[in-house]
Amino acid sequence: MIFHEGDKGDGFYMVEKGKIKVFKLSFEGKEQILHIYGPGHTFGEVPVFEGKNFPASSMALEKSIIIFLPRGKFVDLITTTPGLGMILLADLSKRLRDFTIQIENLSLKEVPARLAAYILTLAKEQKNEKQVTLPISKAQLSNLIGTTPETVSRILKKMIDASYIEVQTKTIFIKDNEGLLELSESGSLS
Amino acid sequence: MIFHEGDKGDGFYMVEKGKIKVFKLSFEGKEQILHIYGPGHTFGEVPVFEGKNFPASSMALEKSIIIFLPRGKFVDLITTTPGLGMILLADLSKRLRDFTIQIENLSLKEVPARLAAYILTLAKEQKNEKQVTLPISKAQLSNLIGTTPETVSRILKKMIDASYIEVQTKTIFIKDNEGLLELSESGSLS
DNA sequence: ATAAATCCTTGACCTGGATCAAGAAATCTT
DNA sequence: AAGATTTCTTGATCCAGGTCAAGGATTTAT
Repeated sequence: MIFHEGDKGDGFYMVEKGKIKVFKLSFEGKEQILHIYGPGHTFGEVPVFEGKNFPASSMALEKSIIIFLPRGKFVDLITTTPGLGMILLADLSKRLRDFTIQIENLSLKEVPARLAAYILTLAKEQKNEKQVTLPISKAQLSNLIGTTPETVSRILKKMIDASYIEVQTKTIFIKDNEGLLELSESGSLS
Repeated sequence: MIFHEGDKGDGFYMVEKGKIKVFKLSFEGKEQILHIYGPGHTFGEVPVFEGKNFPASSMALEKSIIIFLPRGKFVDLITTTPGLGMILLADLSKRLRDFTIQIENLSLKEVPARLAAYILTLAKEQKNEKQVTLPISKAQLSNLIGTTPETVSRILKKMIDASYIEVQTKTIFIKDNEGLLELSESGSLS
């Protein structure tokens, strides 16, 4: 565990090695993942700029090395290094855009569309439109796209039946890119 | 209509008078409202900082006056006015926090809890824990909390039956603050 | 004030996806 | 490599909330 929702944030973090998730838990214990970050990414800045506490919790998904950057000096740095401000504004803006997409997915798309979109995002990230490797467990994947492991299982099966993909443990072979794209935007699996 | 998702953003906006919404539409035409802004609020900054296009659309909810601030000079201003950067970073951070809450609501809470939370938010904004006035139509409200007008109607009725509230057109009388709070965090209406 | 238009409520019905339970696969341990 | 864990899949069941349709209330326009 790196920090808990509600903790006071007097600095922020950077992933040096490994993989971490930022997430929220419901009253009943259900989890929604907000971000997954790998090497080079910073996280936990919101309280630094806002002077309040963490709006979510963070935990390592595997053995990781995390660097902590204390608040004080950083604020000085921003006020004395004009260019830095724009970089940070662009970074936070990108996250706002990402959240916008996540809200769209959760509210306006059904689970098959979200799963298709996730697979296509991975393909883009991994620069391979024929085959992707799931970087996280299917249980974590279900928490990321806002559903359950059972539902992920069932929908992957339907995608296989419809010849969109083939699955081998953690590897997904994309057989119909076009079909997945359509599914991610509008479609449904019968 | 102020701008459409995908438009190039070469400046941002401020509400002078009236009320505007920022929203996404699904393929089927369902709407999810991301923000509602009133006088004094700025919106549409994301593309200015990120140099890309609008991730969502914006439309006035009533007769409004909107000020447009072009991009170019603003970027200069940030790089030459150190304090301004921190203010903007804090502002974007607050929005990230708000989105975090919205994702939590959509993914981890049921509709009665979201509606209860909305009523309590209004009470706080209007500084009156006895009575609130809905600033938007119930149809817009349903798009904001990610449901339909029918469901809003039904759940308001259940809240009335359970003596949490009373409703008179656009006015909601809060009769059981404590109960609403519990409902917004965990509860369900039988 | 009355008609027209819009918005809201209620009922009947249906479906996506959650939950519970049990077996199968993959992974970890020694 | 064999057992022990953990993770994933599949089936059966259930329900929150969406959709469609029709009537009622509010608001707007004349």
